[in-house]
Amino acid sequence: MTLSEENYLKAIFHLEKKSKKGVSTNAIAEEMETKASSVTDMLKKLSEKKVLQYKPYQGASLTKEGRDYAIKVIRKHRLWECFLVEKLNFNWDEVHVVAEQLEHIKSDKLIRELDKFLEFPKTDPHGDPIPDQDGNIFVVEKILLSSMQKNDKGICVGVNDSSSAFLKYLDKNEIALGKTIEVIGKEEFDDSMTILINDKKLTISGLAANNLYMKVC
Amino acid sequence: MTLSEENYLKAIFHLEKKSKKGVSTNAIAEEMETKASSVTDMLKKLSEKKVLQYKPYQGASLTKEGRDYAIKVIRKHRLWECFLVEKLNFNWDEVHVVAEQLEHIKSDKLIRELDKFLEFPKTDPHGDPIPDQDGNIFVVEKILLSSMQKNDKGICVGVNDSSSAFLKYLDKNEIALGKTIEVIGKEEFDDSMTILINDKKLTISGLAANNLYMKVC
DNA sequence: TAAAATATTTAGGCAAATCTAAATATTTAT
DNA sequence: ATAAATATTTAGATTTGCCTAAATATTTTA
Repeated sequence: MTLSEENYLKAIFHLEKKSKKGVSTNAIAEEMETKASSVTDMLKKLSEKKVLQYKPYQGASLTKEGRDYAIKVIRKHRLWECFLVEKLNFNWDEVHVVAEQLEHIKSDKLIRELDKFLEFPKTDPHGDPIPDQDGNIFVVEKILLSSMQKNDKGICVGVNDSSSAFLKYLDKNEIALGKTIEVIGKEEFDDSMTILINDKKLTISGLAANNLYMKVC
Repeated sequence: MTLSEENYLKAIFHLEKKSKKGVSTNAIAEEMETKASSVTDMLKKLSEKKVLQYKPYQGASLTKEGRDYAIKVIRKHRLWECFLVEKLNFNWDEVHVVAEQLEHIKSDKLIRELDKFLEFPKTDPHGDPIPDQDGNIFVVEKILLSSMQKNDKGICVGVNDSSSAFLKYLDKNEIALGKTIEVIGKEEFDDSMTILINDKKLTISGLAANNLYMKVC
């Protein structure tokens, strides 16, 4: 698989999770920041390679083979993200760009040993699960902070938006994975929430609350 | 720079060390395992990019810019080789293929932090020097084992041939970097040598002796 | 349900990096 | 120093992945 083909598989894998239906050409084009006609070309090629099913005008869906391949790329991406944060002092908002390159390195031994070296991490720095060697993805039950109610308590376990802007915002407000948050108030008007974190009161926007994953406790 | 361009720069850099003259099209083609006509095309492109000088029929030589770039790629290659051996349990005959991929990852912070993480190694697993951040390459004085005389003593500091076959041969005979070797005898007939290593006598071929670098002591 | 809007595909091109075959230049050897 | 051998370049194709513009299919809406 070429670098470009791997990126298509990854994009389609992520889109399939959202829609459950065949993934449309346009959706892929948007995700990959390319043109629909380019996507059509690639879908034909990938369907010849048996990694996805494609019927003109009906979108694409990964075969088992394609899904397994996509999961491997995602596993590599997330392991490298861990490596960068744990060992090389990267901040969680810096890892994505570099991991996008590293995820395409081909070596089974490399990724097996990297996993071992990192002591088999379960999630990446953004709280996303790392597929195991056999492609199993263990999804932790989590809900959006925005869906929690007054007096609910939980632990921050992930982000929905991994943009640098959002991650830096979290850093600035000392919100990090593993922290305990208690909902003190919810404003109907703009969905903003007042929470207790680090023994301090903090008010965050509805948008922020809608991008933070929590494990209820 | 594309992956292919980086590989050309690296190849030309290595060839320049050997010949000191402009590097010929054919020499590059052989090193890169490609055709001379492909090399010509690339030389034109690279000379437009100012990383090398090229006059038809007169070979190529790197500009300062091109040399600096090549050194950066080599620095990355050798640091990754260290990482693979030191941290991920790779054997020294397995690292090259993977490092060929890793050397093209683009991130200044990555390589700076990797260097720090490895505690600024001076040489890679084959004894080749790792260029520092500023592109300085500190060459250690070393000679071929084959050029040593009876009763000379030295420390093994590098290999000339990094092929898997040779490295495995060294492993099998417990010859490794850092080991002390004493020359006990030299056979005129076939240039084979008898050496003392690990408190044992060992006879090695002229070819093997011609691919082991030693520091005299 | 037919027109309008939207989505998708097809057709034709482009740039990068490679190749083969032919043309040309340089070097070697007689 | 000229012919033969070798090295290099040019010309013309090919593949991959992308593009634009035009054609066609599907969906929406009035």
